[in-house]
Amino acid sequence: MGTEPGLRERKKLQRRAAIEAAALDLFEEHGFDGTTTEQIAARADIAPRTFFSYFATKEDVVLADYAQRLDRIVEELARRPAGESPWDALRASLLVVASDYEDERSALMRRFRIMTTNPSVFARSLALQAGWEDTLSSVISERIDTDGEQGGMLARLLAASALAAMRSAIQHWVMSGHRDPLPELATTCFDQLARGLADVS
Amino acid sequence: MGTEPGLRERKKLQRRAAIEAAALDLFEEHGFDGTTTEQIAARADIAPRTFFSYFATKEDVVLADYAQRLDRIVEELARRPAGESPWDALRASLLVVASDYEDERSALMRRFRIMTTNPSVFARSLALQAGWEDTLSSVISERIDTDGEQGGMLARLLAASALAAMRSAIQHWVMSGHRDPLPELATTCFDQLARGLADVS
DNA sequence: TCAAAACATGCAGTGACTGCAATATTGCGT
DNA sequence: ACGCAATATTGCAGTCACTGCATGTTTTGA
Repeated sequence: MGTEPGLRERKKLQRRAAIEAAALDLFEEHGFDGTTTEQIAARADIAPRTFFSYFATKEDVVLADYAQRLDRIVEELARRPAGESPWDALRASLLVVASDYEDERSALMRRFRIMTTNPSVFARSLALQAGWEDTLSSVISERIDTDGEQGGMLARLLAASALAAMRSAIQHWVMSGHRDPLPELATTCFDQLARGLADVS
Repeated sequence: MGTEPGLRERKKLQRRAAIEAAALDLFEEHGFDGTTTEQIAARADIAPRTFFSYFATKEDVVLADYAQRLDRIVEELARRPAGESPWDALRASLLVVASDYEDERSALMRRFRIMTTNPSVFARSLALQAGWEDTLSSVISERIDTDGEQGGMLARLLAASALAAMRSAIQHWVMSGHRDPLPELATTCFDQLARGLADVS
């Protein structure tokens, strides 16, 4: 059962990493559109056909980290005390990711640059974030007692707003050349949402 | 200058509408993936190549209404009194669109069904909404005096939250089989955001 | 050591999308 | 009404992401 990961698993991870590295390098050299999956395969030393058993689309290579990122958030969310308010739990969990982002700044920015210059990658990134919204929304809906009528809508609103706060903070973080640390910016956004948007003038 | 739209313009609009109608019909009959641009062209009585001088991608046909929708919001936003708070202005403008949605329910749902069953259409829809966010954010940033340090971030947070509220409401509206009118649901979300998310339990 | 499962690979195909050159349509000045 | 200029449509040939299937290769567990 809980044996070590076998040779097969290890090779798979290696390959996946190799493809990712090859792809990101090529995207930076020749642009996303200027790179074919064949070129990626060539540099990663695999057959062209094999690329697609590791990544469903060329876009997904750029966003390979999203899945683990969500896992991290959900994990953190499970760790929050039961008495905590839904919003505080969400806020705390997302701030953990904000710290991760801050730490991995340069690696992140590589992906970010590709993402923002290419519409299809950008679109896919948003779709993945919508998936986060679904997941987070259903996880915190268990922390809301108003499960009756519009509990689902409230849960979704919380998740969507929290992610909106993150995106706003990240946007500003990047645009301002990382002048302020991301967790600080994110906190500002979270606080504003906690306090209410009515007082913004 | 301000002459009537000539024959050319009229034909262009007609054609565009014809393509849209043909495409939506086919998508419903055979699914989005099960329909080729050639089939759309055939039913709309145009050459296959011509499709792409009206729509950049097959996805865009489903989302053809997004541009005017944004125009409507911006227009409404310009009409709001100068003294009104940024959030109230945003709220009011988006509620207009909520009413439109409610009125066009059946036509909307056609597009919605295609959107939610097809990842690439869904992704593109989110990308277009991100465009809305940019626009709205820059429009209301003029209504915020804190233009200095993080005014841009606040403006974006407002726009992003307002759109998050709309999406949450729409989601619930659709999932619950339109039990409550959309403007009502949207108002609930807007109110919650105005009041702050801290008190949700 | 061997059989079965999982995987990499090659091949042939589909379909979205593009640039370009040719052709048709429309607008407008005369 | 005529004809020229602007603008649109069309056809053609090509690129490339992505897929199903058949075949060979590696890994695993008995």
